[in-house]
Amino acid sequence: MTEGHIRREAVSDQLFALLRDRILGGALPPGGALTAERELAAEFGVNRHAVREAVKRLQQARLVEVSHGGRTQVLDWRRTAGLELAVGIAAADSGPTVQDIARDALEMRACIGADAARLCALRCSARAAAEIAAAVEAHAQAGPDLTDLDETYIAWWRLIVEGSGNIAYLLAFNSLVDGMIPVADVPADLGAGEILDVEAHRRLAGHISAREAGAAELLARELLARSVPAAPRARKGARR
Amino acid sequence: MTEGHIRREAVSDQLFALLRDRILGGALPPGGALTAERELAAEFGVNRHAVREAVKRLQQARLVEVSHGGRTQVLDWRRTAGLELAVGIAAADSGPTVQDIARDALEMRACIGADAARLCALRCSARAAAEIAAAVEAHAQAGPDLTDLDETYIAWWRLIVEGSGNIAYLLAFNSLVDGMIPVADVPADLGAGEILDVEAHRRLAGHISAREAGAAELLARELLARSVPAAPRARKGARR
DNA sequence: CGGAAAGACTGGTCCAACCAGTTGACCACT
DNA sequence: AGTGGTCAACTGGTTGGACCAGTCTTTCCG
Repeated sequence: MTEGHIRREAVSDQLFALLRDRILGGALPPGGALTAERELAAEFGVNRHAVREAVKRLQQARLVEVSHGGRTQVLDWRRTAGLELAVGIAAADSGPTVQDIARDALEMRACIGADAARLCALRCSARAAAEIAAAVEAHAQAGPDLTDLDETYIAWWRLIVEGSGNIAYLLAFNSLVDGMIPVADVPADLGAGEILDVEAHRRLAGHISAREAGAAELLARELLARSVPAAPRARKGARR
Repeated sequence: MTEGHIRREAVSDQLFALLRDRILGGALPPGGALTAERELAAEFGVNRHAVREAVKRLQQARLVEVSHGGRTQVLDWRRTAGLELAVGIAAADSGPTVQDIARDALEMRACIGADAARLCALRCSARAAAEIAAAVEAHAQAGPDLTDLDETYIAWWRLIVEGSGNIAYLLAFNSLVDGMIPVADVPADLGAGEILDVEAHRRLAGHISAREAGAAELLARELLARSVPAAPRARKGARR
């Protein structure tokens, strides 16, 4: 019973992850050609249809460019890949580390969150402001379990981002949340300095209700910046 | 010759776009079940593999959740979809308009761009700073063609975002660039107020070279804010 | 030497079948 | 009536092979 796996991952999903990591890790250099579908199918002993599904997903992630009749070309992910690939980059064994990506994500979170709080104070409805204030109390009464705390905290921020009325912020928020959650120990990292400061959350909700956009932005920025590590970054590979 | 289309879009791509728009447009409500693959294949007169490729992409975009044996469930894109879907949301006939999305994207661009300029001044190498300064001149000498101007301008900003050392910013930048370019008339919208102000670009490059992070951030924010429309937003559907 | 034709690739689509999970109805037993 | 198990009818997952539709390379003829 050394390997009694219950979880079964689809063949095309495994293949997608494998090829994605090869591209992000640099094993498949940009500008080069991806192995032909029939050849990949033979190499991994799977059907060509599974290969096609994986390649189609690579195409959607803008990691490759396929052309009917021609060869499938590997793109430079630094120029084409979208925000949703952050997790994959950390998984690849070359380039930035998980800590690097987590730090970058926290920086982006602070930047977007502060502006979202500002816009929320400017544009959200009175009902939305009341919901935000109520969510602070719900968060304050969340159980001692870190997972619960994390969940209520994310739900609270989601209300603010939704209240900002900016769909780009909302989508980026989604990308950050379910891109980082599985990677970093978010509750532990954020910890007491940010998540447990209920009083600051109350003040932020108050600024939003009072339409004090400037104050909301400053407080949000300060609150979110608490968790951004200030240490200088050390790259693994120092590529480029 | 009423419909002499030359463009041939792959069946799975058409199907993906169609289903995506149905979900984003609300025709397929969240929580409901997506039509079974075999049924979709029969309905559209295509092979089931084409349907599968489309559904697989919907899954990757976090618009649906598929489960082996069970039904494929439609998710709430407001809670799960990532930044790369902004273009699709604008394409859907319900909800936000293209102008709404463009405004949101410009707001996000200003937010990210300002912080990227700040971080670039703090962290980029001397060589990168020199490249940025050189790129300003390349942009200044770009042809009268708006497309060229746009291209050099984007290339210049890409250098700054890369110089910030924040991969999340870089990926978000990618998403914004090739998500908005095909939708909005970016060169026309940005216009003289921002793109043609070479002197401001020179000053920003100077701040970065001089490591004046605060000044770089302020100038970048002001520069990028010029193109953000200030008009209040009017929603089409006023959903929620 | 130039260019057109032929062949060998490439990805795109289809058909038909079967494997592998989930669901729910049905029936025997308690 | 309630409980439990069985089974048939779904669902998605995978396979094989065939063919269409483009691209690229080679070859051969003018």
